[in-house]
Amino acid sequence: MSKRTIYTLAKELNLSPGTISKVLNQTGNVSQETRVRVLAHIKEVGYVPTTSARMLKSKRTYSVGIVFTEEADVGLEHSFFSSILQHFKSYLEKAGYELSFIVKKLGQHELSYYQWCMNKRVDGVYIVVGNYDDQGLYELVRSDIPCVSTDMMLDGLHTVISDNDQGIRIALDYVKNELNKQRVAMISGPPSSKAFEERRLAYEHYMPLMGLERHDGYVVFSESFGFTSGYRAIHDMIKHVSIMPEVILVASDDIALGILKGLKDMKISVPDEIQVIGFDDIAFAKHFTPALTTIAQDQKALGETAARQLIELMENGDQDIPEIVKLPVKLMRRETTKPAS
Amino acid sequence: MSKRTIYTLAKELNLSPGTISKVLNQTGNVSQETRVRVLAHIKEVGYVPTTSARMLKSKRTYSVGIVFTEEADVGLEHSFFSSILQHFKSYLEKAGYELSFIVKKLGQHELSYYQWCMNKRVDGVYIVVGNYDDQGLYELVRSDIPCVSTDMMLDGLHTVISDNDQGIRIALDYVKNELNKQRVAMISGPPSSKAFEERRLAYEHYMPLMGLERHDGYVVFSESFGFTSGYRAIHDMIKHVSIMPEVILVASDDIALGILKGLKDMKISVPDEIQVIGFDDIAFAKHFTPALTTIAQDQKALGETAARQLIELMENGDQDIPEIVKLPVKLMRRETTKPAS
DNA sequence: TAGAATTAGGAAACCGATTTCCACGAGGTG
DNA sequence: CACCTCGTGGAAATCGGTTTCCTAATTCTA
Repeated sequence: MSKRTIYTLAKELNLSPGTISKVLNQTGNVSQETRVRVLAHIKEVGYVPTTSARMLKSKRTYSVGIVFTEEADVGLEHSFFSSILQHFKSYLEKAGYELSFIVKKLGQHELSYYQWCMNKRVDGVYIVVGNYDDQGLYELVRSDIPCVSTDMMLDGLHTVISDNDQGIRIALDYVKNELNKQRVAMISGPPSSKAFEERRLAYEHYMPLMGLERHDGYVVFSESFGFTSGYRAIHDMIKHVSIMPEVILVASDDIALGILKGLKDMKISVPDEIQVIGFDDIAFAKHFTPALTTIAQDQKALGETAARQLIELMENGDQDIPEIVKLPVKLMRRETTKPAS
Repeated sequence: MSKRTIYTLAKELNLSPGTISKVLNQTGNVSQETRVRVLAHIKEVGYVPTTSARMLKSKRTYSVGIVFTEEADVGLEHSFFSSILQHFKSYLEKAGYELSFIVKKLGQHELSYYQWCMNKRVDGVYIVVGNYDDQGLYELVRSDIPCVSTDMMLDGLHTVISDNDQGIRIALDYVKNELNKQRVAMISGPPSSKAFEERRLAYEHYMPLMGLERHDGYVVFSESFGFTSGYRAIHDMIKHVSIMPEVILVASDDIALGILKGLKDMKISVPDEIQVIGFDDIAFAKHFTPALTTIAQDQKALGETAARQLIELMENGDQDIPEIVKLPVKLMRRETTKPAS
């Protein structure tokens, strides 16, 4: 297992280093015969070209950077985003790419996202969770490094996102036609999330259109992404609401589960007194008691589509790839809602 | 924002590239005066040395590889491991390190963990989840690349792990002295996990010592790490058990939550008919209904201690660092157990 | 069959750092 | 005043690939 370089290989095969390189990169003119000979030898001795040396001169590194901003209860622990990342990762790894988390400090040097990417010569970037206040992201997205995101929507940024509008429409449709209820409130998340905003706006759009009742205090923003913020938000809503809502739409399952707990502690029965509909369909949603009715986002499809798009961008450049891909969502009927018999 | 190299800097400052490098690396003899001048200029123009070029000649890359084997329901979605990884990541990033997932394929080249690490010149490796059948891990651990793990225990591998023995002892103590119960069964996970095995062995060790009752069918192995395997395991146990246990110890919370669901579906009331104690204290354990009594592993401490150990290994080498660090666990009394009044 | 076109493979510059060795000048010593 | 250190900073080799340019050999064309 001695260290092998293309020079070693060249000597062993009686060729020049350049020729080995040409075989490796399928460039230049190399005869079929030598190509096969080189390839066989490489396979036999288990040679792998050193990334660093390769990087120095050429562009492809087969590595992509991940932006996963941690804030407001969101991190790798957040089951929805980590699930998407998981699927993204699996898909990319199968395609021969490697994933690194983008950092803002390397050794003693502080650097921007963009600097990091240039430095590491990543082929592309996946923004799993980003923050709109983060100026570094704009620099990155405006650059010519291929970027794809699932949560953010920015000019010129390729985004794979669930059809939030459709989700809310389906939910309200279900409320009206199957649950036969009128008064629907909404607990959204921090407006810094585009996804949350889309859902809230869809709620405000469709409520009057569908002739549902919205009263004072029917829209509340939980202050972060997690369980406890949902717990607090529902207390807040119940305290300030003019007329009790019959159904509560929640912008995310994590928040919804906190709400369920809050309602339980307030001795408000679900689904008898209030019905709850979440959004996301995280793994635990169906395992909860009561099991959470929710609008399911297809996490596998989100991660894999993002991966496919990014690969496409990296390998073929920006041509006829739609900037925004919207994936359908679907209603999971479970125990926090009860259809009118 | 033009591309800057040490040559550019050298020209701008009327120095030689070598001198710039010496300032950057705090090696060689450079006068205080020029050092300050160079540093100031670097800060001003926002120069960051190119990792690839640096890698080629020297060893430090400030990057660490992560082994996160996906199998049997474990992946980034697994809340326990992703939580540990999250804390590990935060700590390491603050220290100026960057994280990449180790892959077995780069571009068209298949490679082993070890090859990948040599190739990327990572400073160290963190094995979050590993598989004992994976020969590639042994090659890696035996090499002179600093490795730390949280789940695996291998000769010569630095491991940070919860005190599983203590955890089970505490749990059984609680059963005997506070719950006042006798018949205790255990549902463990796949024996391929060292942690699960430690817990099972501790159970087998302490049960007779403490004079608790163990009957036929009181030990069952769920076939994977997740909720559904727990759901199946409890059905299995209830079917085959000779005398119903009063308390069930479960090797992990994910499995325990599946068990809770299984018991509910079988109309066996928790904690009235059977009491359940989990292990891990994942985020959702306390949010469940009924909230899960469990042995809490300190996920933050696990991740951060692993990070600290790895940094120590990378920066100062293998000296007076204990090979195994055991972290204390503690009992979280919640609703799936009911003390005898 | 001479000359053009094409093909295979080598030589060498290059990417951007690190590092060793060396030269120069200032200050210290006998 | 000749000689030695010592502190600074430069020159150049090096890491392991990629890529351009070039030559020699072979095939094709007229």
